[in-house]
Amino acid sequence: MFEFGNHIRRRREELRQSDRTYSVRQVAARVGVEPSYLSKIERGREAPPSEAKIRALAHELDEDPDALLAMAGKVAGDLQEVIRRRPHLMSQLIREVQSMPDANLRHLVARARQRKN
Amino acid sequence: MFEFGNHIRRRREELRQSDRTYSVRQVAARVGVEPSYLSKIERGREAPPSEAKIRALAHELDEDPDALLAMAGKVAGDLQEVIRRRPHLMSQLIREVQSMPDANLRHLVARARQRKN
DNA sequence: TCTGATGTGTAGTGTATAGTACATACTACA
DNA sequence: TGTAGTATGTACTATACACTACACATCAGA
Repeated sequence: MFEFGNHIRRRREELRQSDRTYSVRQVAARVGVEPSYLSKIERGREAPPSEAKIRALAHELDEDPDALLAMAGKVAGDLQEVIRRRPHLMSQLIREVQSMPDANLRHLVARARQRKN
Repeated sequence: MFEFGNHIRRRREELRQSDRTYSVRQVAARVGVEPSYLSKIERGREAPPSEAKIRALAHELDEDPDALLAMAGKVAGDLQEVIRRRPHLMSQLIREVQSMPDANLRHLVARARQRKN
């Protein structure tokens, strides 16, 4: 599962084509970690960082924080909080949609959004 | 946040009324931890145990594992897995239902169950 | 050519997590 | 009154998490 690091590295180098400031050192500085740490993460020699750093990385690389967190094997703290507030209902809902195809799930999200349910 | 320990203690002592085997020692043995550890947890001197032990405790005390995990500030691993598989859709869904009243949420769960969506 | 930026290696740190092991003190009851 | 069972206190431990600090080799550009 070094998916995370690989992805970060590819994305950073992609951005670097048009902007030289996307070096390990400078991205690390902007995200707030040591360059060697980011380097190790990108090469999978170190586990993904904390949620806060992953969010900073997502912002820096213009990526979806939730997707990045997922690659890191994590779930956003605010989502966990929503589940913990109503554990029974939320657990039911999540287990229920588990096997639902994307299209149907999208439909359900839309319905929830419209407060029709 | 010593909600968890308090709850466990009350529930255990409740069961103890009709069954003497619900002592700290014996429950700890059945759940697979040291009695002193369970004692500390119940009095909030120690943080809640791992998900596995919480599940064993839920089974032992005949309670909802998801509710107990929530009290412990945790979210079941299988639910996290569901979210990580489709981070974008699942995050949307969860944030969408966040402010939905229980009744509507129950309705949404029912709909999901019937695969009508 | 040399200088500044770059990536990476090695070592170490503080804190949290998830407990065990054993000693001690109380308490019910035979 | 002794003893079996019960709860709790104290001390430890091992592993993971989330990093920092700094040295070093390389490499591109002025």
